[in-house]
Amino acid sequence: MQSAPSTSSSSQGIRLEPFKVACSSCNLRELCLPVGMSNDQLEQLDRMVAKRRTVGRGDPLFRAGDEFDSLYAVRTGFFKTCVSSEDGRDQVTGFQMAGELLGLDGIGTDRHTCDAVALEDSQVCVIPYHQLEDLSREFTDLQRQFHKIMSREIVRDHGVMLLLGSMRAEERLAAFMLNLTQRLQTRGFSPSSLILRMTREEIGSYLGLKLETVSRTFSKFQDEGILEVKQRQIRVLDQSALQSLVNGSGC
Amino acid sequence: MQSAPSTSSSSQGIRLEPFKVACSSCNLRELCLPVGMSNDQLEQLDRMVAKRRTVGRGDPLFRAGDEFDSLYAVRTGFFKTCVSSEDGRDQVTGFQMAGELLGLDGIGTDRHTCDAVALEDSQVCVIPYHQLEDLSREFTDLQRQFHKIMSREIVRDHGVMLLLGSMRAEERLAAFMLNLTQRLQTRGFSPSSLILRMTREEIGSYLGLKLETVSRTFSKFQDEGILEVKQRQIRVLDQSALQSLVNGSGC
DNA sequence: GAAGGCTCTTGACTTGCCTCAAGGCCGAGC
DNA sequence: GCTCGGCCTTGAGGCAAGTCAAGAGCCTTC
Repeated sequence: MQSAPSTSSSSQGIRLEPFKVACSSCNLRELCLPVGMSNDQLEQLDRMVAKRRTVGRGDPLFRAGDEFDSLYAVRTGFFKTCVSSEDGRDQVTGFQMAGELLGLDGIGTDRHTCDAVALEDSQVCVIPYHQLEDLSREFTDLQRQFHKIMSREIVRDHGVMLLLGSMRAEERLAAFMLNLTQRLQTRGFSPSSLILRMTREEIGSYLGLKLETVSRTFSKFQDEGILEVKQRQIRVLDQSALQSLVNGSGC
Repeated sequence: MQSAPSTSSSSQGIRLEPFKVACSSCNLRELCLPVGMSNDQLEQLDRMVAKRRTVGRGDPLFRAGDEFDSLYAVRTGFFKTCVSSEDGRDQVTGFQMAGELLGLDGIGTDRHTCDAVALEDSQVCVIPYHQLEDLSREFTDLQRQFHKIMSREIVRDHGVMLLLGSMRAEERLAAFMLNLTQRLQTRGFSPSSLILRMTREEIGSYLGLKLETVSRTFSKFQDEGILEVKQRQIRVLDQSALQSLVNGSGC
């Protein structure tokens, strides 16, 4: 439980610094919870999302079994979520970047059911869940946006099931890389050059593969001129080849 | 689009027949959306959930791409949901039985993203989504229950990812059978004797296996005295063996 | 700047599941 | 009652990915 970082400006109306922490002036507001909200709704949201939390690389934001009382919106940094079975097997269920919500798993049982771990030094906005409930009874737009976010998470999970249930290793990794670059592009980064924040093992866990298979597949893509791979520094040379692998025309 | 079945009693207050369709007198209300709601809240819910729809075996309740405007609660029968990729691969993402909700995938984009198909003649309650939004702004309990249902769907999906990403065929089928029997037991059926509503191929799609592997694994469980398998008629002889397979102590 | 520890790569071998194929079971329809 | 078609079972052989192992790259830290 770290305290709010020094960059936290007042969330109660002062609007002077170049990068505010208030939702109303956050550069992620078109990706995050405030999508489609009016100015006075944003003010209310600002009051609710008053706390920030920094999480160091490798540290958990929350763990399975922890009591649930807040959702978290990633402001900066990068997270993974993973579930584990009783016997210690575990599975990365997602990677979250700026503007994405963490903690939805906790609503159902009032306890978190997965771990969320920072893969680099990160900062999140704390969204007290009961206040979100209250506010979304007042504001239709907030309610609607929140429901959309949950629904999209379900749809995303279905996509991962399709990947895990029916794709071969190359197709899985291609789909993964495309998804990553698309999300980075949405956030204003280059779609063709990126640095992986996760290990081969974490990618493998997410994709249902062993780390050696991930590594070999990266090497294969490099040999074929689809990617340039230098450890975690990746350059996408042939996006359409990735796309056609995912679409199955790769065989 | 079938019309409401003849069993549909008035949902506006008449309470005479042995099995009402109103939420307030539905025998599924402890499993379904109305969990934890008071009597006057139930009355409002009854007004909202005024329509039923019957879906014949093999027929779709909705298809990917269809416009989304309602959720559906399974009253009787059994459904599967499946997603498909552009190239025609498809993946069963779930099997739904009485009291479970269908259509949550559509909220995010106002279109359904998966197919829902009845595996036997079935009946669903139609829940107009905009009315549900309206009502859940009025009633905290409804709002909370709805959010819990969505969250649990996310958690369930994570469990399936764990299964698909890290379990072997036997473990997958064991987990599937345990899940099925537990849900049937919750609904008052025997946990040790059941009839499968889906083909081996559908089970395989859900579990990321080919139908032959599902069949072989059923046969193996039968040889080992864990199950008795006669086509779709299954008897669970050794539940704890299934449990220990899932927990990994099977090796 | 050397040591140590992750992380990643690559090779050789193994294996669990897939593929292909043949045949049996069972309900529907004539 | 027989035939047909969908579903299920079983066997044989192949292959994609896993396992095991060795070593290289890179970062941290003292």
